[in-house]
Amino acid sequence: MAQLSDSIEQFIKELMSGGTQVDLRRNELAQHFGCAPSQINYVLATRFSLDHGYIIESRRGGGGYVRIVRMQLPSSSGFLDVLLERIGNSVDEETCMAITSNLLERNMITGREAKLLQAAASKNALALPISAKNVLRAAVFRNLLIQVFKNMEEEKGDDV
Amino acid sequence: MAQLSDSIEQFIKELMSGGTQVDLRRNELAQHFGCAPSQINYVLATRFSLDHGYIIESRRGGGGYVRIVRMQLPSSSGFLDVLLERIGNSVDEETCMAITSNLLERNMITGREAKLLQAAASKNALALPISAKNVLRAAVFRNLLIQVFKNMEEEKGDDV
DNA sequence: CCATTTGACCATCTTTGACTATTATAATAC
DNA sequence: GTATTATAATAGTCAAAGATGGTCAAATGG
Repeated sequence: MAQLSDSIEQFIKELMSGGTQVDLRRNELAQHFGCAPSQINYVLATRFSLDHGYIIESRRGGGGYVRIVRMQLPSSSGFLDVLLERIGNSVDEETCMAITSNLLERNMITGREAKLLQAAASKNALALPISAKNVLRAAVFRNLLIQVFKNMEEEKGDDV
Repeated sequence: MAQLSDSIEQFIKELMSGGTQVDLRRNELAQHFGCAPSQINYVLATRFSLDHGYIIESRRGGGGYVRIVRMQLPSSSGFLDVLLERIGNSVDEETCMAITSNLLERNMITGREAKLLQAAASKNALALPISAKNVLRAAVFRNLLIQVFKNMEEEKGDDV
């Protein structure tokens, strides 16, 4: 028997075929496959992770949903991974600045956006009495980078 | 199914389009949407708060009404001051999101930039084993806001 | 042993309803 | 006619119920 997880993975990929994103109801999907809702999370975590090129967004409560966004970057596939790896869980300001100007040179972000990234990674933003500023900077900057790539993905599709 | 709250939000925004304020009858609106009157208050509280850039006035009794007024902006530098003060040295995610959508609605930032601000303020970015996340968020978000306004200043002068 | 599956418990967002507060208008008292 | 008192017409508040999705650890299966 094909693994349940595999079937669910297939099902989701079919739903996505043609588009770069799909919204679904976790509970409905689980019911469709007659499994526990958390099974869906398992599939998402193991087959639709960032490493696989997907980003998951969701919302709880009435009208809640799970949105799966594919980030297949044509010429820069894997670039995000490289950057994230470079950052790891600790990074200094200089490295963030370098990465940012690199993105700018590649026209992956605008000048205004570059300034925002720099602002987020600057010493200034983290002028707090806490240790491990680099760890903190990495957490924030990582999130921004992921968003940069997601933005590119969305622009490719259509504009909102 | 579009959330009731979302529909009501849309409806109100359409009513406002073009003007800077609109008056409505809470009960009539509720009846129009077939919901409890207090549902309207929920929508106002979650989508038309001060942080979102709106002010609500109302009056009870015969001839009562609810008036939604789009806040008038002070000079942009004054606006920045207001926002910075609002943030202080500690701010929650919800407030940052509201401020961001306010900036977006006023065309002070692009959709892509809004996503960056949200990414920087999100729970995700601060998923660290540290306390006082709100303090940290405030430090980062404040810096981004300052940059947003600086960017606007520069664009006004010349384009890059 | 490792990947998968499930279930109990948690978090978040929305919707409703009972109760409260305020204002205008009608009725009554003087 | 004016002051006072009901009554009706609104809106506000808050807590409970409903509707989703998330997490994590135990159970299961290959």
